[in-house]
Amino acid sequence: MNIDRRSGCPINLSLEVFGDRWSLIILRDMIFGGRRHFRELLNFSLEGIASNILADRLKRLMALGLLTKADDPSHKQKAIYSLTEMAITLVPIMAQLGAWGRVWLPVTEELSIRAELLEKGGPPLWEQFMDELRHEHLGAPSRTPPGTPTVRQQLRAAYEAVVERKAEELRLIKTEA
Amino acid sequence: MNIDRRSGCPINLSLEVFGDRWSLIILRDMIFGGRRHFRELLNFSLEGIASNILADRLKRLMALGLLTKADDPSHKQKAIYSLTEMAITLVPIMAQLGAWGRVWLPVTEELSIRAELLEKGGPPLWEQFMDELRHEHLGAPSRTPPGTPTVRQQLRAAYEAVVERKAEELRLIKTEA
DNA sequence: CAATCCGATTGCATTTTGCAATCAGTTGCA
DNA sequence: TGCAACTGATTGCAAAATGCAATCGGATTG
Repeated sequence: MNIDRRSGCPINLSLEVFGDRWSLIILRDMIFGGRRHFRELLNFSLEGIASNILADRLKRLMALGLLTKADDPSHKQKAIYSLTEMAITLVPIMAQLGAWGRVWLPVTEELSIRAELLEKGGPPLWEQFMDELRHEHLGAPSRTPPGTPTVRQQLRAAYEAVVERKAEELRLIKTEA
Repeated sequence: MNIDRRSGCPINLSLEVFGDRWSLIILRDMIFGGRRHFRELLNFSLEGIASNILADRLKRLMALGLLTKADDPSHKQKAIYSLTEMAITLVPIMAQLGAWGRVWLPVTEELSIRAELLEKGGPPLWEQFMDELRHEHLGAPSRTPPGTPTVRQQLRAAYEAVVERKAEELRLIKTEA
């Protein structure tokens, strides 16, 4: 995962950022799953990332300017990862990727609820969601009127159940062994 | 490059299709550069793909349903590769990827002309371009009125000069050695 | 008939990945 | 106080993917 430049083409450079099997998965879990800690990303990843790869990618994404890291005041050893504006603006790409996958790939219905919501909401919904992310990760003022259901809430509801089930499975396997 | 499924999440499945360093580069050169032959992809790739990797990826993209291969009537040994509808609908993703890269990455101005055009044209332009691709690769009837400049022509003009320069460089290095 | 072009394939060194075990420091609870 | 559980990682090692150069047999061109 070296950061060399093969060419100055925008698509190529984008690929050099997340043209690997894990970077975008991590960003997906942070953006849509609300993960902020190492252990959350490790244990609640549907795809089961290895801890060394996760550590490496977090470091790399920080070097590239997509993430920042800060101490969690509640725990001296905890680190809290935040999305930068650079990462937040990946939302439209994620939405397109999800929409394409939903059409052409053997997606699980449960897991494509998020992609469906993003697709139906279109760019206005993406913008609202990005604002919410800016509020959570960059401390920007919230533009959502109080009482309004956030995009985040809508996105997570169904998904969390699946992820939780998966995490439970993994815990069982671990205790059996 | 095995085709296993880590999860049924649309974003994950999409990543398993082109979450590597080369698949999307090849598709980019076919979609925007009009490459149809092995040698074209090999010698006119800005990034310099190796022939074994190219062969492997073409095979893989065919297995995944993104490309088809046919004999070129003009030459018994030539194979002509075509985009499927599945690949053509990647245009919006490519456009988003290019737009994002243009904002956040150190793109070369020359090489970002394409991304800029796609961005300015927006979804209507993407649609027109996709129709042109369907015409060229799937034999669909052309919807573009005769005499109208195609998106393809606009996209290629500036880019080809850069690629040609690069190919010339490579030829020089080869003859020197 | 020789040089060149065609889509690949082979062999080999290097890099990346996946997996399990482990680390030292921190915290919660009895 | 003591100890288990949890924190973000790191290490060692085998397997897989990649990059590179050389090469293949057949087809075409001059």
